[in-house]
This record gives sequence, structure tokens and C-alpha cells, in this order.
Amino acid sequence: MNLFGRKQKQTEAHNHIADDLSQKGLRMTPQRLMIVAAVENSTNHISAEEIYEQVIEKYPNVNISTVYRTLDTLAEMRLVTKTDLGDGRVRYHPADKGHHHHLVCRECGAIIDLDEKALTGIQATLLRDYNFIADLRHLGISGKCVKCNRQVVRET
Amino acid sequence: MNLFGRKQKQTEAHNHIADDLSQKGLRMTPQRLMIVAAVENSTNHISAEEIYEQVIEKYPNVNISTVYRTLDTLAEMRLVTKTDLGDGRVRYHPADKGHHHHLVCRECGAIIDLDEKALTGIQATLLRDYNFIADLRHLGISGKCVKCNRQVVRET
DNA sequence: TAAGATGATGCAACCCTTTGTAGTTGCATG
DNA sequence: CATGCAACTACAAAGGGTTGCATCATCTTA
Ligand SMILES: [Zn+2]
Ligand SMILES: [Zn+2]
Ligand SMILES: [Zn+2]
Ligand SMILES: [Zn+2]
Repeated sequence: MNLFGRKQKQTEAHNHIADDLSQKGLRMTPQRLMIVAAVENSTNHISAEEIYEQVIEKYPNVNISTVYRTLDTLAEMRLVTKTDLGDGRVRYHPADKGHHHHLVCRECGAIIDLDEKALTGIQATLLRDYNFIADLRHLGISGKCVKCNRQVVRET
Repeated sequence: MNLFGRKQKQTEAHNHIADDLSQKGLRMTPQRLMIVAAVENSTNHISAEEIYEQVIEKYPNVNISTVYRTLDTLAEMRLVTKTDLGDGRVRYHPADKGHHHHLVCRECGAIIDLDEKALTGIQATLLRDYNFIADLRHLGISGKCVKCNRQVVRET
């Protein structure tokens, strides 16, 4: 699976994204091609800075604001998700790759993976009772793991 | 109800917070007194900048980094919550005042209030199945309201 | 192909928040 | 008191991200 959920080669993939962009009156530029590839090829949650590093290897004069703007565009098109995993920078992820969430311990930074099914109930409730289409595709839920919780109890 | 959930006058209230701080080896300074009062007296979700404005009216040389550090301290003590309501700055709120959440439309900025009960189920699930104490006290859940969703459909 | 319109980018400036640090304040102990 | 220690603060600098704007690239239409 790639960024838009069809099985195909990278180049074809990019053509399809180009189509998606074109349908909205947007354009597939070399910068966007590189940025899409960086998110697509990352094994997991990549940051804007990391994407930027990859891009400037080929196009050294690309600006990081272009990276941020492109990522926002991709997020609006629902091709990537933006997630706060508690390390002070936003992480990006292909929207259709490995549906899941994360439980982030504020104390020790531990990250526990959470199946997406855990939130489908609340999503339906919010739609039915509040007429709201909540975006719960890739969340970082912050709190405390039991290990850190026990430590506090022991200290007291 | 005030910042620590007991019915009492402001001055007493501050003494109690002072006690809470003291138990952790921390001190109640004039700066902290002002910051606590600002959060406590705000009718709702106040920003660091707004707190800062109030504080410097009495102590003009207080620095905004002190405001941020104090708010973090209060958040760690679970006396205030930090919430992202999608307007580019964090909002602070007394933790025991009006338990609720917010549904934030990314399109039009509309904010729908959500009863805290809507998330008690998932909180229990996360604790039981994942041994994780999720902090779901005052969330801003982002997504799209039906009005904005209909607009997109109409355009297409 | 020319002209106009719209989208995209680089750059600089800015916004919100965090962090390092040196100096101060307050508490405890002798 | 004097001394020592830990907490606290102001200040400055930096970090992550956004925005305004002039310029550049691409598309449309004639
Ligand atoms: Zn993930
Ligand atoms: Zn932990
Ligand atoms: Zn609220
Ligand atoms: Zn809306």
C-alpha cells in the first residue's frame, strides 16, 4: 500500500498523487515529489526536519517552509496524518499505512501502540450525537503508563 | 468550586495551593499567586499571553517564561489543564471547573462542547486493556462539523 | 505565441513556547 | 546570625512552525 491506498510502483504512485492534486487545481512540483517520497518511504513517523534533510540532498535550495506547506496540503487532502507524539515536533505518516494510535507516557516517554478499533466507537458516537466528523485517524493520547504511576505511589 | 475543588474564599484558596506546593518542596511566590489567580478568575480558557497581561499590571517586570513555567508546574500538579483549541496557542483551565471537552472544526473554527462522560468509556478501556492512565480531562478533538462537510459535498 | 490568471516557492520576519544560565530568594541547620 | 543548599526568576537565546510578499512557473484562452 502506498500513500493513496493502491498497489503500484513509486512513479505510478506519484502520477496518481499528481492527479489528485490536479483535481483540486494544484500542481505536482519537484519539491512536492521529493516530500511525498520522503513520507512514503519512511519506515515510520517522520518529522518535517527529517523530510527537509532528505530533500535538500537533491535540491539544496528548497526552503523548509515549502516542506511545511506541502505537508499541510497533503494533510488537507487526507493523504498524510499529523500527530503529536510528545517530543516537541509534529510527526507525519502516510494516512493509509498501518491504521493505529499511540499512548504516550508523559513521564518516561514510552509509547504504546493502540489499535484503531479502540476509537471507532467514540467516533460513531460523536457523529450520531454531536453531528461532528472527528478526525481520529492517528492520535497521540498522552497520560501515564502504570510503571511510572507505581513509582509515584512508592515515593509517597 | 475553585482550583482545588473546595468551596472557600480566594485567600484561603491560595493558602491551600501554597500547602500543595509546599508538600512537594515548592514555594508560593508573588508571581505564582498572580498566575493562579488569573487562571482561577478567568471565565474560561485563558492563554499564557492573557495571563501575562494581567500579571504585569501589578508586577511589570515579571517575565513570560515564568508564566509558562508556573503553568507547567500547575499542570503537573493536575490543578490546571492545557488544551489546544486550534487557534495556535495553548489554553489553560482550572482542572476541576466544568468537566468537559471540545469538538473543534478545522474548517470554520466552530467549537462544540462535549460532556466528559463521552470519554469515560475509552478511558476505562485503555486502563484495563493497555495499563495506561490516559489524561482525558479537557481535550480539543479536531475534525469537521456537518455544516462544513455539507459545503464540500455541494461544491463537488 | 502572447497575455492574463493562478499556483508555488524562497526568503525574511514573525509567533508561540522552551531552555540555559547567572543571580536571587527563602529555608534549614548549627 | 552564618553558612549551605535548593528553588525560583529575569533575561537572552533558541526551537519549531507560520505568514507576507515578491518572484517564478504553469495553465488557459484567444
Ligand atoms: Zn503511528
Ligand atoms: Zn512511563
Ligand atoms: Zn473547555
Ligand atoms: Zn465547520
